[in-house]
Amino acid sequence: MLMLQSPLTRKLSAYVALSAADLEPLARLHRRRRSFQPGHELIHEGQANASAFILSDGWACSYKLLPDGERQIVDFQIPGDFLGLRSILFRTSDHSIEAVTRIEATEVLAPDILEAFAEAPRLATAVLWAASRDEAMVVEHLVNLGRRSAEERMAHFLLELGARLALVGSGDRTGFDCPLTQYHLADALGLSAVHVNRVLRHLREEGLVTFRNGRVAFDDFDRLKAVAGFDSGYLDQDGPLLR
Amino acid sequence: MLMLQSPLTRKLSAYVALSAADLEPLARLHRRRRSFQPGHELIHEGQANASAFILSDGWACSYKLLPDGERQIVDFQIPGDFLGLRSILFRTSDHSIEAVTRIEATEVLAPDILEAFAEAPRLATAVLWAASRDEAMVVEHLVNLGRRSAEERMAHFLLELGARLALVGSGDRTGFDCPLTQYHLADALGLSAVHVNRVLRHLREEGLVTFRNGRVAFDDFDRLKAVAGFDSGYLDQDGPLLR
DNA sequence: GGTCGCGACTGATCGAGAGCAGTGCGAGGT
DNA sequence: ACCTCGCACTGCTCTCGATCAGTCGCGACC
Repeated sequence: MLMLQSPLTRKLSAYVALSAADLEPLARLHRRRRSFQPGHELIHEGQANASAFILSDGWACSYKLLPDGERQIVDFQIPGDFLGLRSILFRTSDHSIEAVTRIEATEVLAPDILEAFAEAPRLATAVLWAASRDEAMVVEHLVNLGRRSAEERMAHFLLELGARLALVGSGDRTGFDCPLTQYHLADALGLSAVHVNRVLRHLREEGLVTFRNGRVAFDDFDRLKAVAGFDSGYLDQDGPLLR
Repeated sequence: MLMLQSPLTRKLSAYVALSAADLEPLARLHRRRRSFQPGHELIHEGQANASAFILSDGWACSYKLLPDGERQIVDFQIPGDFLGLRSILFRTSDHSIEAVTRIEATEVLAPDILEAFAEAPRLATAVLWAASRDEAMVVEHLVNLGRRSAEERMAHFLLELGARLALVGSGDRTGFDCPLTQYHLADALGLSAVHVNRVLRHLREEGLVTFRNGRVAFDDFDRLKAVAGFDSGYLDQDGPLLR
């Protein structure tokens, strides 16, 4: 069965063993393939009954805006990720999601997802279990913002992004292709764009990592990990816990 | 049925309609009532197969430690909260949890929970759905750390805590009882204890909020909300989405 | 070919919050 | 009665990162 090979079902089966019957409602979902330009806002904060999307190509980011216009990027999404789950779980969305690059995604309507969840509770359990893993990443990000210096934050952030991309086969310990601007980094790391630039320069001069022309190159992976205090344990996994 | 009235089942039924059959495995869980002294570490980062706890009285906090010994508190737990879910979902815990006050909690063993989840997938769905709401709080906290000044952070944090406590009936717009030390606030807000003290003094002098003798008093609730840019929308709820 | 706009990059200055080094005070222990 | 320990609180200095005010290079568009 083809479905079993998709990145999404592989992700879902990581923690919860899913039978064909559990996956069947997923296959029957009304889906609509769509593509969006960079900067397009797929979901905005406060929106009611927003659709969700399964990202098949390109990068997106979820963020929140503050009254004064500043924004905090909470997370980036890469191919295989599920966008906007929380906006389905809670009638209105507590965050916005926008396309970073041009993206290809499959739109799934909120009522359809809820119906599938009602029909196959094990599927719902699997989706939410996977969401908990994303929460672990958000928690890491929070620690990053609360307790690390600008340089440690940057190092940690780039390593984590690299580790996530390595899981889906687009990155290794030499580096990865990265479409983000320095403004994206600033909004994610709670820094000014100016300071992001200086930090990147310093990391480059130290021979740790080079961010240039859409590519992050780990010049000294091990020393970078030491600077960042990086430990990727929570990205490990080894077979479903719920059978 | 008594179970239906407990804070936990009320929380679980907020988003997913649960039948007696869904709740039955919960009732059959092997439980053990325990109490712990302030400062006791219930779960530590990296621990494998940790138990979970349902907090019935007192406050706890979840946190992560950095190599240099600093810590970042991710979240506080109040009566009715579930402790250590992520340590059950992923064999090993990515965070520590310790008692802030003396606490009363019911211990639930990991295999028992997984068994209950396997028997009643709708129960699992409900638990994880509730966990997603906690994630929304973590995201708010992240925005707090990334983009707000020390004063805004403090104001926002105290208001949010107040709103959560008001939901369980122990707090209103005049304030709430709060067993935290200024060190707890510092570790939660990514500030030094020294600066927490100054910020609290300033907020008091401005007539906004007074933190003293285990009590947070909102002296000017509306102005405080304005300072904090506070909006508690994501704490709202109105009937299960999954029936 | 000019210009418009975005993103990378830089220098100078300023300020929020850290770090250090204390004091004061109340609760518990002996 | 004294000591200790934890927490609240304060003044001083210094640093990290923000803010301001730019330049430069490049691709898109007329």
